Amino acid sequence: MSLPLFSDSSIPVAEAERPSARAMPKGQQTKQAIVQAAVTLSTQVGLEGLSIGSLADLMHMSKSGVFAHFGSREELQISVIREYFASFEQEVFFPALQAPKGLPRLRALFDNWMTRVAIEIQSGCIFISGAVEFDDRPGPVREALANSVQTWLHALYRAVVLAKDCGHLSTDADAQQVAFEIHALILALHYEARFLKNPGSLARANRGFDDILARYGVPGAPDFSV
Amino acid sequence: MSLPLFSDSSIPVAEAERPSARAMPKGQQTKQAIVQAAVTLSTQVGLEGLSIGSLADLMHMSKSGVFAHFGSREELQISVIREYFASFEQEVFFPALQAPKGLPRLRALFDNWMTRVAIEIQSGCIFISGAVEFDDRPGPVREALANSVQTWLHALYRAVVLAKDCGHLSTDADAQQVAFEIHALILALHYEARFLKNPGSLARANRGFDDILARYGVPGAPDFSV
DNA sequence: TGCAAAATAGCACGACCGTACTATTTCTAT
DNA sequence: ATAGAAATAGTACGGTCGTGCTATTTTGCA
Repeated sequence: MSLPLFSDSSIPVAEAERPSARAMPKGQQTKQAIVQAAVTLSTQVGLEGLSIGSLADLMHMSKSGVFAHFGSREELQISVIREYFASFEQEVFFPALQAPKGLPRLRALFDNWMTRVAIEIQSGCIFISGAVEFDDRPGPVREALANSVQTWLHALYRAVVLAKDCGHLSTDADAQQVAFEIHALILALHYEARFLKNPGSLARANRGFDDILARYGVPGAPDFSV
Repeated sequence: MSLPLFSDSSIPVAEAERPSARAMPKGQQTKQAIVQAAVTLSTQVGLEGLSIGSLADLMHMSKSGVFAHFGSREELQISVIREYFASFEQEVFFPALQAPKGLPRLRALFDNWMTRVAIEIQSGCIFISGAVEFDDRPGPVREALANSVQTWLHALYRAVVLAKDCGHLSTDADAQQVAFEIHALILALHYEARFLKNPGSLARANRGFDDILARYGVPGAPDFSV
């Protein structure tokens, strides 16, 4: 299993605690469960809305019992970001690597992303809410969040470049521009579907993506029309 | 001065207190000043981050003195939204009505919007932060916010339709789709410039808009290239 | 099986929040 | 100028927050 785009990233991929296997000391085990619950909570109320008290209630634990695992609220928030990023990798990025390089992989990345965001229309997205909460608040939480997003957006950018290298996208397509516009579609989908509850947003995001490909695509390329 | 797109809107345009003229009882006068300060504060910390205490400090008033003007925090937040919407109208919408119908006006709307967002990259935008804060929180604040945004987006949509009617945009251009993609560019600009601090975002949003026009534009139309 | 260590709970603290309620000051119209 | 009204201040209450400190329970290893 190769992970060429992310492997050199500076984002610690949830260290050794990822395996949900046994042989894990009790403490780490419940800590993992707490983080899971914290992620669920954060998608709904944001990283700023996440409080140790409400998390403790959700876990049927005492406040100090939860607190002891992290030592500070900031550390809890960072743990949430790491876990969220890891799940994003698992759900969106890694599966897309199965698709052949170039346009098919780029399309897979976008499709997986769309699928996830379509779910997050109900639950919320930490990368979006966190951006608003921490755009003006320097510190380690902001750092972790921005690094995660940048890593993902860079992977998207790399996929566009790869599609150009494969001759699936026109050589005069600006990869940064393409990645920007794809990101824009996702953000508008999230905004108009989740906040405004406008119907048809999902279709518009999909159509926008197809238009981008139509604009920069090379007619003979694989998986061009769909 | 005609205001055809907004005039039938259900958004109360800050009633009669808009005129900063005199002959205003002292109370209304300081209330207006409080709201102004509250808007400034809210763009930085969000509508949720806005607290009566900090606002009172900023105004050199007592907490209860500020509070008395609104009766509740929710009412304060709604006042902020109304004021913010009014300033948006003044700055973005009304001036664009000077431009001739069709493509020139659509371009003016976008340019004014971009100019404002470019400033808000430093200060923040309530329509964006508020969407995240209230996407899951029903109530009058969410209502006021969503109505404001919908009103503006509908005006944008109408401008696109008008451009089609004038023959400046292709008849098979989907106006909803065009408005969606323009909105998307603005959201991505705000995200990537304000949160990620990526340079070049402003140029990419502008280029995205030009590409949209190039895609749907009719060659002979006025103000086509720029 | 027992004992050190880890995990969890209990409790208290200071800070800030929104908002009643009451007192005081300031405005405004006669 | 003064009475009545409007605006502002003062104070207090109950609530939630993060977090430090100390007990108690639970775990895992010799």
